[in-house]
Amino acid sequence: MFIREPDSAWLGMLPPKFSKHLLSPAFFPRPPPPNPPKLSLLADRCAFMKQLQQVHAQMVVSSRINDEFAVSRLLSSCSLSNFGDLNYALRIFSNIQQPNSFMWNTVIRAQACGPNPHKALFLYIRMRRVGVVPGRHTFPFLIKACSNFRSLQSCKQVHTHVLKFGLDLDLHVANGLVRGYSLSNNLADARLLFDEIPERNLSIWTTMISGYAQNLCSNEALVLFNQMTKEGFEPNEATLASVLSACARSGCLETGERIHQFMKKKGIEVGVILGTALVYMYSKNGAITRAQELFDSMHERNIATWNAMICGLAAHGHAEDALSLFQREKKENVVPNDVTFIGVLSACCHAGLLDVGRDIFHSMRTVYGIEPKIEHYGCMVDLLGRRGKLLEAEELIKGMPWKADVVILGALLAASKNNANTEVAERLVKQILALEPHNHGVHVVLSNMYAETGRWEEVLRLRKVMKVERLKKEPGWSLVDI
DNA sequence: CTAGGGTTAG
Repeated sequence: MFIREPDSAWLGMLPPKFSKHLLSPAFFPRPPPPNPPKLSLLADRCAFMKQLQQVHAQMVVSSRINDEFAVSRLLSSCSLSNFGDLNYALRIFSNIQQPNSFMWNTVIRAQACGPNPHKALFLYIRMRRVGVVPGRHTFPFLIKACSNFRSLQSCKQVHTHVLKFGLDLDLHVANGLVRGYSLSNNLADARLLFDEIPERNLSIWTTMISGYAQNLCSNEALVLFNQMTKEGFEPNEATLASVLSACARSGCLETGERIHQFMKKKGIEVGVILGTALVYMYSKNGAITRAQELFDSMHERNIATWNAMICGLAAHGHAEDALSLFQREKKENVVPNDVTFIGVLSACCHAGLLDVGRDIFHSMRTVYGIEPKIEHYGCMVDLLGRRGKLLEAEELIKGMPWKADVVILGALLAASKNNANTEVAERLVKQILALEPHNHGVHVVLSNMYAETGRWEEVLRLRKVMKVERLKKEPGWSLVDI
């Protein structure tokens, strides 16, 4: 029988390590059988939970379930892949006699990114009870868990453990801590930590910059970005997205444009996230045409992209455009979220579109199943107040599921001043003073309203109240002074 | 065999 020599085309189809053997005469007559896939690596190749369950079953049958490596792979596939099942992974985990630190880290990571991040902390406590020592792969996820439920206290507690195990200079751990502190509204501590890191990398710079940007400290974000480039770091996509957001909110169109140029020069691809950041930056800065062009040229858009465009249009008084974009969004089957409605309602507010706004506000709950937040109520109160519907606005506030805050009451107070309605204003002032007894501003507003209608005796009464309030703040005040 | 940073309101 004639056996054809392997030609280059045939060799090219095989992995390189086989081609070497095939050329040697000992292997020549028969190509080697393909390696049977290793059970332990099979878990990585699964694309469905069902397949993972089969692998699990095979492992039980062949008693590979005692193989630490194989179980680790199975565990991490079950808990971390996007088709995975956290509860299944936790069941596997609870059946492992003595999980090693890798396994603990894996389930902690899965819980931290899941719907109940606080459970990651419970896992950590159990891990410590059985005496497993946490490592530099444990803390980043533990801190992520804390920042996912915005708990400053647990951040601090985990921080003490980081110090105890001497991991505070590990860059991943330090990065996590900076992020954790800035997400739990503690920028000062985040910055303190950031400054103490002797050798910072790009990720840590980015974390700190985005911390400022997300907490609406745009100027600090831009200052830090300048400092970063001075120290010779080149920004990547994550950095640029945060910086663009800071440019958008602080009105730095020039810096934003420079960054756009930089992206073009470096050939950085404008994906959804950077595209959205750019649309927001241009639209917030009034360059509506450029924003619109960019928006239309994007290949992929998500809800944030639509929101950025709608809110930008609304902020610049293009109410009709914002509303028609909202209609287009519906036609393209993009599901709006709570931010979308803030944009749409504020557009109605700017244009004074009372009926449209009312309809949209009611449709939030009835059509989209989105429970209005206090910000949405705020838009509606603004809109009603602007059109002189003070009593309806008052009713709306009374019907809120939460107690009214000073912001929303203040907005209606301003509206009642514009409508010269002292009756409503008096009621509102009473409510605001119940919340903030030392709020002088409302006395001033009310007294000005009385003055406009010539009710001088009321003005004098309020001035007396204000004087008492002022004196109360001084040490050793007495009624004799009045 | 594991890890970090990103977009939308105010």
